[in-house]
Amino acid sequence: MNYTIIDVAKLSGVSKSTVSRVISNSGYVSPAARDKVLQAIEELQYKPNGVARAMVSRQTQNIGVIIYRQHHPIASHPFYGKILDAILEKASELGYSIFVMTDKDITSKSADFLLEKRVDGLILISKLNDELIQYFKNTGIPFVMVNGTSESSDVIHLVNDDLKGGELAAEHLLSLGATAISVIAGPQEHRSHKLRFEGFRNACLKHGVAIQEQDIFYAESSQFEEGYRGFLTLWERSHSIRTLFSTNDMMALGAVKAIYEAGMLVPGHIAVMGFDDIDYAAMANPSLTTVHSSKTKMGHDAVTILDQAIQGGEKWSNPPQYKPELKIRHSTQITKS
Amino acid sequence: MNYTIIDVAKLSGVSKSTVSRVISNSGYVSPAARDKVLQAIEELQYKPNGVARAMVSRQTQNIGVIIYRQHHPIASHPFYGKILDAILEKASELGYSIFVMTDKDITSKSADFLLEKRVDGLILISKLNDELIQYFKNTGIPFVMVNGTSESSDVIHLVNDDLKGGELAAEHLLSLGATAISVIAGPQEHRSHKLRFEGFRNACLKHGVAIQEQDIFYAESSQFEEGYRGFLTLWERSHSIRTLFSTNDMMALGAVKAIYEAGMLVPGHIAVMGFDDIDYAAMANPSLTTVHSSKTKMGHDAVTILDQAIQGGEKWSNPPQYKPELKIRHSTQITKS
DNA sequence: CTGAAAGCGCTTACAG
DNA sequence: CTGAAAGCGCTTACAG
Repeated sequence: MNYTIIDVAKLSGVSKSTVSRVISNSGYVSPAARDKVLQAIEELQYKPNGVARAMVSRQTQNIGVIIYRQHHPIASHPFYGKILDAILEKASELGYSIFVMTDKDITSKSADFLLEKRVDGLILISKLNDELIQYFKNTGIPFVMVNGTSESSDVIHLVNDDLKGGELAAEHLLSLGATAISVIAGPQEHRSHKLRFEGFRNACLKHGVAIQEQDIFYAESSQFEEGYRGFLTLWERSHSIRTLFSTNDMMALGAVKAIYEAGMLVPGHIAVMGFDDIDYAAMANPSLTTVHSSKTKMGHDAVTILDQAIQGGEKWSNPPQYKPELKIRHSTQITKS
Repeated sequence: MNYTIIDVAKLSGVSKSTVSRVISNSGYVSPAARDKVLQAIEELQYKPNGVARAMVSRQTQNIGVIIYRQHHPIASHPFYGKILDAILEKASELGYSIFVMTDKDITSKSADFLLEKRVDGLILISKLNDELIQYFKNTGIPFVMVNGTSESSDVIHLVNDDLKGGELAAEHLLSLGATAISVIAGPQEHRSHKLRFEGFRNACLKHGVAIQEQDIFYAESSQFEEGYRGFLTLWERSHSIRTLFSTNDMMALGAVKAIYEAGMLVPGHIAVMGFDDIDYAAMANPSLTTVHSSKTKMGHDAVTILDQAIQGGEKWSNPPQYKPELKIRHSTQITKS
C-alpha cells in the first residue's frame, strides 16, 4: 500500500540516491532525471516516510508544547488556548508539526514522553520550578518558556509586562475618582497575578490610595468560581465596595455574576475591572474593562524564536516584555451609569 | 549526550537484544539480566529513541487531530477546544501523543502533512466532503470523524443527536407560552445547525406554532458577531420579538448583547435560548438557557474507538448519538422577570 | 550529475 | 533465557 523510495527509483529508472535528492531538494540532479522521478512520485502517490527521515536526519520537524495547568479547561482556556492557537498557526507556517500535551503535574514525566518522540524543541507554558528547568537544560534540547517565571536568565522566556499592566489598571480606576478599591488577587505564586497586583497596589499608593488588607481577597485559583466566591467574601466583610479590580478577567466575570445576583448593577453600583482581555471580556454583559495582554504575539514569537534556536542560530537574547494596553469598556463607565 | 541501546548493552554486559527485550517488556529475560539492564538505564538516564522504535515497529503511538475551521479561535474554541481537551486527556491515558493541526481549508494537504509523520490514526473534527473521506479511506489509515456529517455509513463518526436537541429547545420555549418565535439559524450546510433548526421547527409545528420566514435570520457564520447582527436584523424587521432561539450559544450571547444595547432586558423583554452549553453559557449574565451537547464524552470516545481501530480490533459499529439535555437558566425565566 | 555503500537506533524472528 | 543477523526507509558522504 505504501510505496518507498525504492519503488519510486525502480519506476523512474534511477537510483534511490537520486530519488532522495529530488524529494529532499538537495544536491544536483539533472532536469531529465528530476522529471522522471517527479512523475513516478505522482503516479505512485508516494509520500516520504517522515519517521525514517527523522531517524537519519536527526530532525523531526516536530515541536512539543506542554501546558501545565491544575484545572480544566486547558486547550480551550481563553488565555492559554489562545496562545496555543497562535503556536499552531506559526508552526504550520514554518513547517513544524505540533505535539500538544497538557499536564496537571509539573514534573518531568510528560516531558520525557515527548523527548522520546524526539521533538526538535519544546515550548513550556506556565510556571515551572527551577529543578525542572535544570532538567530541561541538561537534556540539551532547545526550549522556550511562555508566560512563566524563571530565575535563570539564560532561559528564553516570553512574558507580558504585568507590573506595568497593573499600574495601568490602577490609573484607570483612580481616574474615575475611586478612593477605595477592593481587589480579587489571583494565586500569588504565579508570576503574572503577583506582578499585576504589585503594580496595581504601588500605583494606587503613589496616588495616595492604600489598598486595605480587608479589601483584598486572595484567590486560591484563578477561575470564574473563585471570582464569584471572592466578591461574596468581600461583600460580607464590607458593604461599601464601589470599585473592584481582579487580576484576571475570569475572576472579574465571576464577580460580576455575583454582583448581579446580589441585586446590584455593574457599573451602576460597582465598577469592575479585569485583566487579560480574553475574548469574553468584550462579549460579556456589561462588556468588561480590562488590560490587554499579548497572547497571539506570544505564541507566534515562541515558535519563531524556538525555530532560531533549533537552527542552531546565534545567541538569542530574551525579547522585551510585551506592553500591556488598557481596554476601557462598559463595566467601568460609571458616569454613563 | 544521548545514549543508545548499545551503550546500555555494554554497560550492563548483555547484548542489545536483551536490552531491547527489557525496555519493550516482551520476551523472556532473566531477573538477573533485567536488573543489570535496568540499573544501566538508570545510570545512563537512557531514553529509548521513539523515532527508531516507530520505524521498525511501524507504530508511532501518535494520533493526529485535524480541526477544520474557517474562523479563529480554533484550539481555544469553547466547543471544539473542549473536545480537544478531552482527546488530550484520554490520549495520554492510553499512551498516545497527539499531533494537533488546524486548517481553514478542508483539503488533503494538512492531512498529508500528518500522514508523512506516520500517525497511527486520525481524528477529524468538523465537516468534510465525501471526496476527502474517500481520500482518507484510500490511505488505509484508521480515522474517526467527530461532529461531522458523513453519507458513508462505514465511517466512524461521533455526533450529538441535534435533531432531538432542537425538539427539546422548542418544547421548553413553547412551555413558556410562546406563540411566535424568532430564530437565528447557523450555517445550514453544517449538520448540527441544520438538524437543530429542523428539530426545532418541526416540534414547533407539531404544537401549532409555525416559524415565519421573516422571523428567521440565516447566519453566515456561527460566531458571536453574527448573533449580534442577527438580532439587529430581526429587530429591524419586526419589533414584536419576545422569544429568540439561536442554534448555538455563541450567537445567542451575541444576540443578548445586542438586546441589552438596544435598551431591553433578557429575559424581561425577550427570552433567549442557545444550544451547546459552552462554559460561558452558565457564566453569562444573565445565564443562558441552552441544550447541553456532549463534548468531553465525544473527545474521550473518539480516542477510545480510534485506539480499538488501530489495534486492528473487531468491526466497530457506529456508536449511538449522544443524548442532548436541556439546561434551563435565567435567560428564559420569564415568570421571575 | 549519479550510484553503491554505510548507517541512523531500534525490533523481530531465528538459532542456540 | 540470550545473542547474531537482518532489516525498517531514508540520508549522507564518497567515488566515479
